[in-house]
Amino acid sequence: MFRRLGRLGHMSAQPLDSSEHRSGALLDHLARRMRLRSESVLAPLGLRPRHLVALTVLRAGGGTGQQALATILEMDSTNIVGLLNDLEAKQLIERRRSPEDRRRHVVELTEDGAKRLSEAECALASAEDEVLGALDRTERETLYELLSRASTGTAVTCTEAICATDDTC
Amino acid sequence: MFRRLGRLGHMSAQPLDSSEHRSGALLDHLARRMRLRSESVLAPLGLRPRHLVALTVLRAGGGTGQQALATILEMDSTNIVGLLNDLEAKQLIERRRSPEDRRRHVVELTEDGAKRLSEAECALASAEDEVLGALDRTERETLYELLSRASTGTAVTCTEAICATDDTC
DNA sequence: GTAATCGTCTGTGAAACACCAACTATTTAT
DNA sequence: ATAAATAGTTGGTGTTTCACAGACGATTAC
Repeated sequence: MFRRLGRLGHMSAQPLDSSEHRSGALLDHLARRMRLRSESVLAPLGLRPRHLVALTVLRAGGGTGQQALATILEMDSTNIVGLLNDLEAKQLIERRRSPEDRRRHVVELTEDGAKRLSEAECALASAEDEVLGALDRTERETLYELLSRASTGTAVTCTEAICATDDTC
Repeated sequence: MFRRLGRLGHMSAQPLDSSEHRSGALLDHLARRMRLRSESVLAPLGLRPRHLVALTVLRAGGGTGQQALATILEMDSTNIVGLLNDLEAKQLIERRRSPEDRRRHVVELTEDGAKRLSEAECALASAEDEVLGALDRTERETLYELLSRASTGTAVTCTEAICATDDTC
């Protein structure tokens, strides 16, 4: 699964030169700022930030079992159940039994789910404007593209594919 | 590399057209993945992810009062106290009373604090490699630059300034 | 002097988890 | 066919991170 780690053989103490920029803390900081604003915006839609994460992941790479989803979201599978229960109760996702392995529940976005996700994303425009105010349009698109690629491992290239779907803004 | 997005002609009433890409959920997702890995790496250093966020913010824009810090981190000021207590107990920050307004505690990174932060960032290299594995070196630098600018509002442009400081890796 | 502000401390409660144990349905191995 | 492993579900426990409220001392502003 993770087959890169081949490079930079560390022959000295410093694998990297002086410019060691870690994005972790910044990621944390911005995610928090965004989440705080998202909560109030998402509440009327009956969603919480973590639901949105799940929906987003499902849109990007749907049709996975719950185990796989737990791996992607890095959450305990028992807690995934509750999360999906919420979403299924609202009919935003569907659990179908896999024909190949009937133990497995294949989780997928419903039409309603995709629509609600789009609505949520539109509603979050102002929140994003506040948090990413220092970045212009092109920079935000770049940011999205980088986050998107990082988030889905190495796959996707969904940039174009999605555009066709959520023009229902 | 990222300046394809030129095709989107119709400028309608909306400030934004159909390609509505929200980074919030991705930010959340990646921040979580990073935080999970950071915890184990940071533990031996006596730090937690949220300490690192505070230290990072303080390094970027030190010399602020706690109220201001609460605003930046968007946390309740009563909880800031505990956070700073932790860091002060480890002598990573200092609280000096402001000469102008002696009610105010000006918070600043100590030398130890800056060093510890650098150490932590170095230690987080492998965590970042895992989470941002899909991005190459240049892309990660771009990401850092974007996050950094967004995080500090509109100021800073610290990219070069910091390099000179934390080469003590 | 009185009022407002900054920081501190204490405590309460909610939410998001991780983790454990038990159970069902189903598949795979022997 | 029987046993073992796997996917999901349910219920429960405990921890951590918060937001929020109340009260206090120190300091400043009016």
